[in-house]
Amino acid sequence: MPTTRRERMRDATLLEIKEVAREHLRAHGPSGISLRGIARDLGMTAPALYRYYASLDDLLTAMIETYTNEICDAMEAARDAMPADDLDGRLVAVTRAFRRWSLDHRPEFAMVFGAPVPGYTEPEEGGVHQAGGRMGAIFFALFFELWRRQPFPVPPDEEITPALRRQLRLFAAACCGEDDDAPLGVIRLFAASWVRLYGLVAIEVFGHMHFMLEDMEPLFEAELNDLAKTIGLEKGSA
Amino acid sequence: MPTTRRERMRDATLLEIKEVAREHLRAHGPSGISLRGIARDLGMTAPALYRYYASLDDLLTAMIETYTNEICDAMEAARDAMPADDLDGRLVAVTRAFRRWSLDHRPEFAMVFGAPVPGYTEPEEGGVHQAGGRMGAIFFALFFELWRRQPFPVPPDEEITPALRRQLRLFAAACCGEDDDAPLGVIRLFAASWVRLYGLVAIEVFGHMHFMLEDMEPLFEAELNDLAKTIGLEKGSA
DNA sequence: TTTACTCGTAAACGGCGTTAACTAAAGCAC
DNA sequence: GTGCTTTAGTTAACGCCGTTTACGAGTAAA
Repeated sequence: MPTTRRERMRDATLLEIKEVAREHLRAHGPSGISLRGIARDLGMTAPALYRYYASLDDLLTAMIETYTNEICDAMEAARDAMPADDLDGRLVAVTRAFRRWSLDHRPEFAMVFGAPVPGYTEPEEGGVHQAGGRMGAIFFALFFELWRRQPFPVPPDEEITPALRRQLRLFAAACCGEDDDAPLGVIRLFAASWVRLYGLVAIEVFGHMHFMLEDMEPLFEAELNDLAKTIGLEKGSA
Repeated sequence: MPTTRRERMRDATLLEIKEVAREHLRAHGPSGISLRGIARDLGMTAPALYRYYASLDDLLTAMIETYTNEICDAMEAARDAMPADDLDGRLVAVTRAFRRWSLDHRPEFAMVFGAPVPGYTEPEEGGVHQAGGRMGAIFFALFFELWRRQPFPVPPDEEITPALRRQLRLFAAACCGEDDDAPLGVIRLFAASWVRLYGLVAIEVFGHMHFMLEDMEPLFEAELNDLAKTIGLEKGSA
């Protein structure tokens, strides 16, 4: 047990800072997060926070990691609420959970999936990157297993551009390991599906579709249904 | 002619401010834009800028409007570079122009299409909203005319959820005027296409696809090809 | 020439991230 | 328990920031 008294205190403060920061995020947006403001709420002075986070950027990074893992938790919970053999239902549930969490946590979504605002810190190697991988894996695992059990039609390798083929193969090797019996078309379709899902949710959260639709839910469900059809599920809406 | 000497000077300064702001944007990101910094570069003091923009937010808003119109210009230029009767080629060109501009102007894209960072100023009624409408119109006009000339298969009205149907009808009325002979399926397909395109470009500009693809261009072209096929074009890549 | 207005200044307020020097307390070895 | 080390906090300061106020100088118009 590495839980000395001091370490427990420290971890508690570490967490408390992140929680207060989240309140500020929800109240005043990402740019409303300030060390001085957080310190004030905590009854401390700003420099004290540097004992816990090396900089404001560091805190923001930690927040992004937390939120990414939170989305994953929400998606896994939705997934596990469905029977293990109902892969169709699980995939739909995970997809809906992704949208629901994003709409219920717009500022957090903006931090995780929006433009990397600062002097873009750490593209690789961070916990953020790791958490991002976790989320992709949740989707991909379901997608891939679904194809394994009841293969749906995917574009044949010859129809995929060589340049794209090369990249898909790279991802396949890194993700599926050595058993590369899966055709690249599955991964090609997965990539397209993820992009489509991201676009749907991001455009809704950011409000960039207001010029034509007031409520995006019907379009989301329709698109989800469409996506479900292309991967062999007959019903995606019920 | 409203161009008195003073007004010409004023407009020049107005523009110069926006240009220096853009330099800062490209050099240090959206959060690197500061009135004091701009004033310094201009050989002025910060409060002087308030003669031209009511606040920093106002300047940012003006920048967003400018950039949106710039995208439109780029798209129209790409469109008009193709023969007027080659609607297929025009649509593909416009789509590619949208991506190209976005990649060549990442910080600008982030401002226009990213999360609305500040205390979200003016959702409606601004020049920003107007420019957004202009961009949507460029796409839609091409999309719609293409369908008119050589109708491609669209989902029948009965297959569209009533809730979605209602909204599409609203947009059709506002956009196509009274000649509502176009089936809602066309608009339904347009909405889906726009979301898909947005997702592709946003995910590339923001770098959120690095976990699986290093270069998004092949996927973009493949998806563009796919989109082209669904609206009746056989070749979208050449 | 006088009047009104525009463009710019300097000074100031409060807020920010961050650093440096310092203090008080907690943990720990003997 | 005494003495050393580490830790969590402080205050003071630096240099940024947006914004407001009051004021001066130059221009346009009466």
